[in-house]
Amino acid sequence: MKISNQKQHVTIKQVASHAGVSQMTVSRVVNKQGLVKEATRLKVQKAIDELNYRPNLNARRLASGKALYIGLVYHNPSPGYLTKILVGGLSACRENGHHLVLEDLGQHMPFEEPKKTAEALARTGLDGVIVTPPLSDVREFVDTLDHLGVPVIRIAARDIKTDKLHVSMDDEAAVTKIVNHIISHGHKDIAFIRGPETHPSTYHRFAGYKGAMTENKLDIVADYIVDGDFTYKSGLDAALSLLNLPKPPTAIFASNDDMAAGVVTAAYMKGLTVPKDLSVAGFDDTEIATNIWPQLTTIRQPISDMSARAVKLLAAHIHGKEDAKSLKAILDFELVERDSIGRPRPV
Amino acid sequence: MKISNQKQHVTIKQVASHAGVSQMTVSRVVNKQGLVKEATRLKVQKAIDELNYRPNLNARRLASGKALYIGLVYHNPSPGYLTKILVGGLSACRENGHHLVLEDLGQHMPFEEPKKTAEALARTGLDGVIVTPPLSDVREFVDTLDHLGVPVIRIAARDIKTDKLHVSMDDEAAVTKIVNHIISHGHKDIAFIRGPETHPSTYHRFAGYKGAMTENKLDIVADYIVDGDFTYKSGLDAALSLLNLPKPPTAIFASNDDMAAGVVTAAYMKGLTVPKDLSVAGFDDTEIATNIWPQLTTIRQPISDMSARAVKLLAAHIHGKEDAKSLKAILDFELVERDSIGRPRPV
DNA sequence: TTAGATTATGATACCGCTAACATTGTGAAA
DNA sequence: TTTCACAATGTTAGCGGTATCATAATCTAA
Repeated sequence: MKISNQKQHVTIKQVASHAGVSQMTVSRVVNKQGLVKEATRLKVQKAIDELNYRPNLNARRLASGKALYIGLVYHNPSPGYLTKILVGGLSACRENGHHLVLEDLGQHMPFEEPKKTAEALARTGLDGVIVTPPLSDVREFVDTLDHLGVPVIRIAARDIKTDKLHVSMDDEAAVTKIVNHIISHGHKDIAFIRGPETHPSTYHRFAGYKGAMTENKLDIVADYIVDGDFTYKSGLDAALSLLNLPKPPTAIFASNDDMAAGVVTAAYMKGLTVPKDLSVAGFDDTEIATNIWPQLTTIRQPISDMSARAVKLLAAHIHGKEDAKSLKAILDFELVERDSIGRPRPV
Repeated sequence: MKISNQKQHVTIKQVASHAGVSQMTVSRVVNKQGLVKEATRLKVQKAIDELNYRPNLNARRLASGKALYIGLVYHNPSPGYLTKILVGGLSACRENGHHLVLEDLGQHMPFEEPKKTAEALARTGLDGVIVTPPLSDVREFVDTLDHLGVPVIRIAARDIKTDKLHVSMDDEAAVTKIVNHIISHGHKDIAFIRGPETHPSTYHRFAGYKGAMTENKLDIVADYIVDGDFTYKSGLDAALSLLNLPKPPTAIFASNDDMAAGVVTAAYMKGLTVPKDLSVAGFDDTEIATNIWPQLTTIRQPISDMSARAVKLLAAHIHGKEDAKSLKAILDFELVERDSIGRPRPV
């Protein structure tokens, strides 16, 4: 019952002697560098498996001198979003031996004092910084970091300067897809609840809605476009105003799941059933999408993948390996069909 | 604009020569080991400040041989909870040079095959494991890990074996406090929505409720105790059944915030206003507590602190420094007063 | 004073791994 | 065959710290 692994269980040296090769050969196998004959590779792999060897990341990074301290900057994210960002960023960091340093700017005022905030951040001596929305579109914040020589990668920003590192998803295409999905159920009167002005995605998502409507030759009714701010409450209020219209919509797309959840509650309040009397769609596939009833049809963003990719891109850039093509990554989304969309009531 | 810090900015060696002492002396100063004359300490500190030296954690941990791989095991946590766990655990790991390895058991069946799951986990060769609820009360899972010689620390488990590592909060006292708070507003008919049977906290929270009621000489009405499963939907359903009672309660305490949010929606559906017609209280202070309207009065759990403490305790234990007294940590909670509790309507 | 204990500092050997270069093996062309 | 280019493997020297023990400085008590 005593703990034996004070030091590392198994080192590369043991694997090497077990397999009858040198440390370097083992290292090559572990790092998949090629340049190893298949036969020896198998022999080494066998030794690795038998001894249950796992490389010591500290040693690895110390030796290769590539251990990075990567800051992850966020500001009032929804917890579901942050969790996914963390999970992805963390695993990429672990894999590559970097350290993720969380920088919660919730207390600061990045919107009001972007420059000051950025300077304070730069002073912490991070090797690079990942900026999540909505900060990714606070221009002065990002630019200041840049001028101070801090490598920056942004996630899901709106204005994509092509010469800057960036990871995103095609919000516009995603919304087009889900609105088309709604239309395919026979809806024509489809309302749209926007996100907050400050948020980078708001613009793209709205464009996606307009695109789908136009494509299907449906009118874009001004009354059907209302503002929200990504909170449950704003979704509830927006939906209430929509449902009180002389001719209320038969389907409502909300720019995120929290607001969509508010829409569902508003429907209840008006005595309507979802999806029989009203169809609802959200965006993000956060936890609330499956926690409410009915479960929301929504768009799943590859959030974990985004942050993982951000770590890798940033690291590659810092180490000077950037290819022109890898400056930007655009990842795939997924339409998740659940129970909040049905056919409209026949009139 | 070129990145210069390919390698470490400043090393201990540079600080040493800058201060005119040996590396070891610098190391001692950095690690606050005492055994350094005040004069030299100041001299070294000055050099450290001037050069803006920050020790390289990889090197430090490699040398001291204390880098731990700590698994964080979770199973379908709410994202708000997981985020907080991660933030706390991560910062403690960084501080101490450990690695946090996320182990999502959502895909496995820890409840049905606890032993198998534990064995698979043990095979990964982690140095220690932090087990979060509800896994922390899957006895066979934890015990198997233990028998396999994997150091384990549990968070918020129900059955606290005193000889095992553990971090928790006093759920019972917390619920007693918030129910007392409700009572202090003049309520007598207070309902309680339980959590799922499998969840460790369920038992303690219910005990807290009973305690507060008894203490204030209020009846515990069987009809006022209903089951939930921590989801929004279950809270909504539970509240509906409560509000349809011949004599509905004037206040409802839900064992977590998600269910409390469902209660609020149920109130809307019945045409009631919170907190004018119905008072509601939640538990956890997750994001949803502030995202709905009105914002929930709830209990804030020190979740981040718990996971940070878990990392430290576990590390100390693995390194064999456990004091009897530090086997267990019980952290403080906080009553967060917001807008969901008011005085009951005069009859 | 001075031996002996005690405190402060230094020298050195690693920690486990990889970079860089050296060496050996192998097959195709001469 | 022999030669040469290239593939496969090995050797060596650190990466930036800390542990350990040696040494130097200082203090205490006789």
